[in-house]
Amino acid sequence: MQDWRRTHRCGELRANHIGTVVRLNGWVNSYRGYGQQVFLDLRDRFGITQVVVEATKENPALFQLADGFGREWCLAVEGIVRPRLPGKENPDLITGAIEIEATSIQVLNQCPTPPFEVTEFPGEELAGEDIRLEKRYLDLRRLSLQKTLVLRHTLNRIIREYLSERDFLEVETPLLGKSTPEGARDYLVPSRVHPGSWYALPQSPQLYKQLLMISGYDRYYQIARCLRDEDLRADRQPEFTQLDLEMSFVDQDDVLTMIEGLAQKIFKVCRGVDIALPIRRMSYEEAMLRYGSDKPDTRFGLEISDLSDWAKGTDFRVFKEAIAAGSVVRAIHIAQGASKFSNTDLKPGGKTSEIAVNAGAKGLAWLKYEDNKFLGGIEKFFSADSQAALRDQFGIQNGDLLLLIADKEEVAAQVLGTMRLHLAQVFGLLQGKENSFDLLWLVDFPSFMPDPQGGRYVANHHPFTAPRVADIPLLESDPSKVMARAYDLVINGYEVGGGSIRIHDPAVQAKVFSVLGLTPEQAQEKFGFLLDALKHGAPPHGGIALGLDRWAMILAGTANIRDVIAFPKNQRARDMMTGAPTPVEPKQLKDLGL
RNA sequence: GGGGGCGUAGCUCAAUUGGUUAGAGUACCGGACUGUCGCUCCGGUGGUUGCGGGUUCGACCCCCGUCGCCCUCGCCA
Repeated sequence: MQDWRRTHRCGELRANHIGTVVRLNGWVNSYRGYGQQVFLDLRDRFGITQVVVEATKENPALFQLADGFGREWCLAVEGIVRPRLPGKENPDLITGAIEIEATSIQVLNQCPTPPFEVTEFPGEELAGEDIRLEKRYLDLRRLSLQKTLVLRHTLNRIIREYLSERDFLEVETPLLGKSTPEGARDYLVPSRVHPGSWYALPQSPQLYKQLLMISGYDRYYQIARCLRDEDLRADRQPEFTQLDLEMSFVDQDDVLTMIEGLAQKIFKVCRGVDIALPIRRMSYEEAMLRYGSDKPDTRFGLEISDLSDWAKGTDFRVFKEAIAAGSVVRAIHIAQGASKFSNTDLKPGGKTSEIAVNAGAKGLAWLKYEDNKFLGGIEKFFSADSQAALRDQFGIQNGDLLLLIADKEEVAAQVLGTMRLHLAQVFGLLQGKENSFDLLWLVDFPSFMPDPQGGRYVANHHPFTAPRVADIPLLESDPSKVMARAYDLVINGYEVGGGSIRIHDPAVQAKVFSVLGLTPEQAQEKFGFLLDALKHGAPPHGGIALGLDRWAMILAGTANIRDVIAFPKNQRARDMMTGAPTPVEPKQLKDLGL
């Protein structure tokens, strides 16, 4: 073969190419040796084409060569396109009408037997993730991973198109920045030029985009890598990608509307799904009450109800004392759920009870309703009237189950939120919902939460989030009542975006820092450049960041973030392929003064 | 750091709950086959049961330790 370079791609040839001499480059997807004849499926990113090598007297070497091929060898094949024998066409291949009668083959590279199969078959278990991450270059040859990378490309393309059409500017911001100890743990980079000093890799471009607004760039966006040195989860990597955007002279609705249009386009193009606009909005308070979560999965019911008023009037001491101490009693009603849980499961130490306890509950109370009466041990504390009231409130039928929690409001909400997700799994409520997407804006967040570490308050979103204008006086009198102009986007129980209108008044910013327990000196030291910039004619502005990895997960239908990242880290933040992080040469450390 | 699950052939999994030679499918190797397309058929190689220790007449199985992977709580303004 004079020139091994391809004339066509492996997904390209059709019946109208019959008779043409072509060259294909690709990998051996499968190999079927057959006596005097070999069938090869040659694969590239664009498709698969069948190659036939026949033993002939004129060219015995070619057949001998092909006889030794293995899977995943990289080949250049020259040959003539010919029709398949009548009735032997393969409708599963886009090139299935034809095949290549090989006249010459060059081995571009051999491949040892792969440690796992690159070809996927329906219903077949994938190899373990360890080995696939270690040989990620082979794993990425799999069709489903190819598809998710293409999906991410499409996602990025839609975003750039949509935002460019609306006068957004894509601006890059530094990776080497200033450490700000609030928020997540920073990844630090030592400075060689300034021994003892460190850059921090960005947790997000938050401050830079605000500065860009102050500079007058009005609409900004960036598909930005963000880094946080925190423990990993199925939907969390130490480095991840955000669509970061910011707009000037806008209020909350302007940002939400802009993102709604983008979300609609993304779902249409990536999934062919029409999202109805506007996206539903729910207050943080309502989400915590009804779903026990700030990222509720609203694709199924099992909503939480507050029974505090009812519990107050019962003779059950556990409930009465809880209410008297300012706690709440809340419950989930599970229609026809009684038979699914044995009393042993529900009793202290039982499987279901333990889930509640692990989520923070002191204990799980429960009531089954069978043979027209409540059972469960605690029913004896409830009068006939109380029982009737309970029955009426939920419309309880025989076979139903109630799970009740008495605890501080936050604990009760969180425990029942966890139970709710557990119940959804037990009852398979999400089966068949793979193609349903529930989008939800969470709004009306409190600006501050009490600091569990004993300080005064911590910011719910971040310290630059603007309070509701009417609440500004409360910054001094009662910060816990201040509501933020912040919003989160939730899809199917995943937090996929969050943002806020920012503070553009340096006086308000100073007050917020004060609520957070920062002295003016500390605020000046950490964020002096921002406070200073705010004084220089800062426009009202706000924005949002979308977690694109999670968007890709939802669009790809996977629960594993590693499935949508080309080269992900494992749960201990190690790159299984390169081995990073690794020790470095002493000289490197010496140069850095370490 | 805490809780849970897992670790057996290259890969996916079994092994009658402590019983004698650790099996199957697949992959791989050899052989047969000119229309296959997850080819088929015949034969074969392949195991420190993650690692170390202990209990026992006997350990893949039980105990202790350790390593690794996954899920999760804490953490993620």
